[in-house]
Amino acid sequence: MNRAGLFNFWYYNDEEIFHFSDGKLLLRGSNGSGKSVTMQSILPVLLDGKTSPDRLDPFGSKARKIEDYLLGEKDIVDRDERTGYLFLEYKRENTNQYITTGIGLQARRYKSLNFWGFILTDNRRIGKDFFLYEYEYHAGEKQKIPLSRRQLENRIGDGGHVVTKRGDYRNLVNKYIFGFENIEAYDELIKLLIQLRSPKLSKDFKPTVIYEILEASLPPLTDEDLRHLSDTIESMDQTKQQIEQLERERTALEKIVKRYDLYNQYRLANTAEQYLNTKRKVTETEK
DNA sequence: ACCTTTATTCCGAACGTACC
DNA sequence: GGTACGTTCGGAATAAAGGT
Repeated sequence: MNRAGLFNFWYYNDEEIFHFSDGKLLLRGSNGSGKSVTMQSILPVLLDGKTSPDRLDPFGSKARKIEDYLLGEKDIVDRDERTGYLFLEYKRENTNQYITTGIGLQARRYKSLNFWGFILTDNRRIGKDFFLYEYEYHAGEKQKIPLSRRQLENRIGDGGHVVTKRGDYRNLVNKYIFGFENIEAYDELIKLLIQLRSPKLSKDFKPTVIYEILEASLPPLTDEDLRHLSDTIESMDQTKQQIEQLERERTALEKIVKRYDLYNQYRLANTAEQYLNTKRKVTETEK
């Protein structure tokens, strides 16, 4: 995770972008300053698009619906319609590859919530070369108007996807970010994240239960993965056998070389002796 | 101006919770 | 552990709105 952002959501009336450092984000502030709300609006909502109240709140209460974060609390009527965006940008380590996933939400008072999810896959980045709003001049003032779903779709074009169903959004995130073979494994991961963030963790979960959750959240190995592994092991076996064979051949060759050296030395000495003898005979004959 | 998209409504399914 | 209940979600159908 590289950046997370909120636009026109809750108390964020403008674009607010949080930069992660090395995949980590530290939020610091006094009680009630909004650390939890900011966090719970990003995770796990942006992983699977589910916005039900018990998913938002780490304590599992159903006090606030996602609409309340857009429109304000029930008794405070300050607006009747609001469109907001949440997004999360991922960066591939040591590259300049970016993928952004996000959701748009339109809330209207006494009406149901409209949801759409999107993903940017063509390396465009929100706040740099992609924007979730357009400018409108209102009484001489420049105002940021959040894009409607249709407008967002047109701006994304071929550089990504826009979906209207939460399930489709979840599938997109899994496909482009996590890559679990089946969606059930991805669901397990999110379930794990939610259970691990529960403040009642130590009270409600025995270690054996934690073990089961962790085990269930692991993606099962595919035949493809296993084939790579067995191929590698097989070739390792083959290479080892080749090395042993080569070593046997080398000791054999060394033996031959040793004998051949001796033989060559003998031949050399012999030839040298013959040469000397012949030379001596030549000298004697000349005398 | 046309055609596509969006909004609305309804209903069944699924999920989570409370209670026994 | 089972049941009842309430809430939310998703799909279908249709009317209305909006973009090209």
